[in-house]
Amino acid sequence: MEHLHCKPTFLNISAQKREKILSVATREFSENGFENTNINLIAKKAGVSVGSLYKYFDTKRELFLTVVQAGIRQLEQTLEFVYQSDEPILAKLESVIRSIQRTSRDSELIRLYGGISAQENADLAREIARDMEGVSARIYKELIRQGQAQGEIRPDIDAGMAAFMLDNIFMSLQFSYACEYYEERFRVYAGEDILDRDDFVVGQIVKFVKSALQRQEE
Amino acid sequence: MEHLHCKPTFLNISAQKREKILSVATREFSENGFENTNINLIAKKAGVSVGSLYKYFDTKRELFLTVVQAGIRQLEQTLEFVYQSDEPILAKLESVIRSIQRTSRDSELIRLYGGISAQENADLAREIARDMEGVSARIYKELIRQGQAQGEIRPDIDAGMAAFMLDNIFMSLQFSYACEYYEERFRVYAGEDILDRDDFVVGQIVKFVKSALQRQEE
Amino acid sequence: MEHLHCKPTFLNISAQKREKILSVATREFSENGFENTNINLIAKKAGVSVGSLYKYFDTKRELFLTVVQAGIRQLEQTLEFVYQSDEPILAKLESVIRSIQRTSRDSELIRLYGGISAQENADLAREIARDMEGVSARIYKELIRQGQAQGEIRPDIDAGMAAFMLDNIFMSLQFSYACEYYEERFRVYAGEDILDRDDFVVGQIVKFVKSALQRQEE
Amino acid sequence: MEHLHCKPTFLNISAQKREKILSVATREFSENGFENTNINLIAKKAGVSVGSLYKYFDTKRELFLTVVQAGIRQLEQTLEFVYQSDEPILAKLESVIRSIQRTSRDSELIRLYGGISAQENADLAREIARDMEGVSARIYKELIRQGQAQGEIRPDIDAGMAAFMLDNIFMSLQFSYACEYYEERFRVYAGEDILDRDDFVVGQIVKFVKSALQRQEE
DNA sequence: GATGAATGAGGGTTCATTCAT
DNA sequence: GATGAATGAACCCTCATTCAT
Repeated sequence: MEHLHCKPTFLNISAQKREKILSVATREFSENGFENTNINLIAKKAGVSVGSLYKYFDTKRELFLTVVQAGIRQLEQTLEFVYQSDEPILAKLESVIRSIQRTSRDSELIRLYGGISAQENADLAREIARDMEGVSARIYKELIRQGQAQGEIRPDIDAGMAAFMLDNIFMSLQFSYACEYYEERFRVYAGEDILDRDDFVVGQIVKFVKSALQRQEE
Repeated sequence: MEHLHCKPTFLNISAQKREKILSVATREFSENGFENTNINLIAKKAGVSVGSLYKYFDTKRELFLTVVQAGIRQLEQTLEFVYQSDEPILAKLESVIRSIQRTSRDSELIRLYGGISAQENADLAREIARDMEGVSARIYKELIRQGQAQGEIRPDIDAGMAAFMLDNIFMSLQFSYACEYYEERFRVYAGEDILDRDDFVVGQIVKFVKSALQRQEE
Repeated sequence: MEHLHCKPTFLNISAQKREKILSVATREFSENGFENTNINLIAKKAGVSVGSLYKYFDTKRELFLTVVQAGIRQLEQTLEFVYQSDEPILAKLESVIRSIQRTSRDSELIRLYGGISAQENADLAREIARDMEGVSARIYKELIRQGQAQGEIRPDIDAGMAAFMLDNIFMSLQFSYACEYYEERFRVYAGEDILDRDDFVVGQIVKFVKSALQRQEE
Repeated sequence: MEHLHCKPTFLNISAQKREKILSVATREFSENGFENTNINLIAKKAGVSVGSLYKYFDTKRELFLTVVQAGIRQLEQTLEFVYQSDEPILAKLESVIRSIQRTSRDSELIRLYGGISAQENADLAREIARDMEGVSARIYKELIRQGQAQGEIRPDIDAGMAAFMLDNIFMSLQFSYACEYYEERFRVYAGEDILDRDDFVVGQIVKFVKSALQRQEE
């Protein structure tokens, strides 16, 4: 289902070396963006030769895509964990928000995604979108549908659109804890100290989202 | 309040030449991203010499910032127009959404912003955030407060956080109509034809946002 | 007399593998030239490891030289065959020309030689010259001398120089049927369809060479 | 008629700098061949920046083509000079041979051509062929036709094919004085000291060519 | 002897910026 | 002020060769 961006050789090397390469590459890409990341530097920092790197990945782009995909799988696990819990649907949303607060700060992964949308990587971007969103889209939609089935969530809203709105909110929140631009924006909206008021943020967002999704009592 | 990123000389040249430079630069930056945009090419396409460009802007970065700021003022006007109308608060939100659908498609401006968050421009990003968000933050907060004062909007939600949530949704929506990555993501969530179902989208989002903000009747 | 360019190990492997390596290498070198030919690719296509290739040949250069020498032996056989026939001397020349037309088209071997003279391989080139030309030089000189002894060829011309002139003509002709550059040149001189007029070409060259070599009747 | 391979900017710089670049490039290309020639080194040796070089020529290939074309014009002039003289046709051929002996030794130009036929430059080669051979083809054919008209040259030979044979001989001779491979080959055929016996060589070739072309007396 | 993963120097090309005119 | 030619550091990628297994 999801296309592999590395060459088979990459899968044959020791897990340790593989991790090292991915972690160095993740850091470099997330810190400098795609264009400003130096492949030769990644090689040096990862303790492998450029030649080897090019044995593992055809191009800089393929390495980048691999790094992104590896990140997707991590996010997937977090989401999956919340999804599997037996809290009521709306409580799960709170768990997701708290998980975002916990994991997004300084998250290289999230910063990585922040840079993907850049038009300079148009084709690359499109290629990632499906892989990347496929995961959360599936889980969020599932959650919404379950909620609707159980009467927790209003039936008069489209599951896809509701999931889209949820992800919009969560994605923005992730960026707001990970990328400087969005941190600043968060402060402009919610106050200079907002990044230190996690419980307040959770409370407010939960209130907002719950009202948005809850079956309207009348 | 907002720091000027061009040199004074830029303000002395003919309005026509100034517009030409900004429009060419906007197109180039939005199409290629910051890194992949060639200053010399902008000069050529705008019909000025590189030397002149560097008389107007200290660096590529400053030109970029100027382009972004010019864009902000445009957005500001759209928002301001909606804000000034005498519709009820919640109807204004619908106007904003429709305005997003009308103006964001193929919007060079929005694409430009999509690329800003890239970490490669970390410092640059932060610098833009205040200018950029200052505008909408002010207007959205104002709207929320008015709505709360008039009883249309629930009083138990923080105006800043509510404005933040609104902007999260609107910003994501803008990207979803302007940048390939987000277009794709939109399709993944809401169906392959979602970009052609504007009324449906408006209806769903309005429903979502209204419930989220509306005073809960009981 | 002729120095061996491979290591002894190359002679110990199976004839089949040896042939495979030589045929792949011949194709690659003739298609891409010396510099643009990739040793690792030859190894892969020939079904041996690079390591082995370097067990058989010290350097890329030695492999190339071996390929060239193997080719020389093939050419030698063709020439030898004509030489051994019992046609009159001048008829043998026609046989050589026809043989060139038959064998040079798309000949990897000839293309290979076309690339040798390149100065980038100065030392390499010199090294090949003796081996390569030793063969035809010997046969052509022999032919001339026999012709002179039998009165068919004028005695007032130096056998070495005459052989040299013959080879100049034949070599140029070979390239004209094998290498794009010389094909084009042939067309420029003799018309766009010259490569399809083999009998015409033979007739003209025979006429030219015969007059040049024949004892002048008076 | 002949396509220009440099950018217009190259024609705007000082003749001195232009000459310097061409002479350095000619030397480098003829000594190392196309592949092994380093553009950055040419820039340094010519006293210009790489950036400038790339302002004058789009690619390494274009620089190479320009160098080759500049050489063609030089050869053209030599040939044209002989052609314009009022010697009898067959005497002109002797002049050409002597001119080859005089100019080809260590000729970077001829070495350059020696490397062109290499298959590695297939497309490049074809592109040069027309320009390059157009010149001599035209002059040689003209000479032959004049000779035929004046009764000096046999009428029963095709002018194009005769010109082709002449060029084959002259081209081979040029290489034999300029490229190591062909020098060696020359020695193999005509003796170790052949490169020092210019008059002998002239005499033999003239004899050969005259007989080949002369109207047969009977 | 055979393997093939690993090496790393090297080079064509780009482009932000400068500065002499 | 305007020009645009000149600069040169920087980077992705290739591939001949080595060597541990």
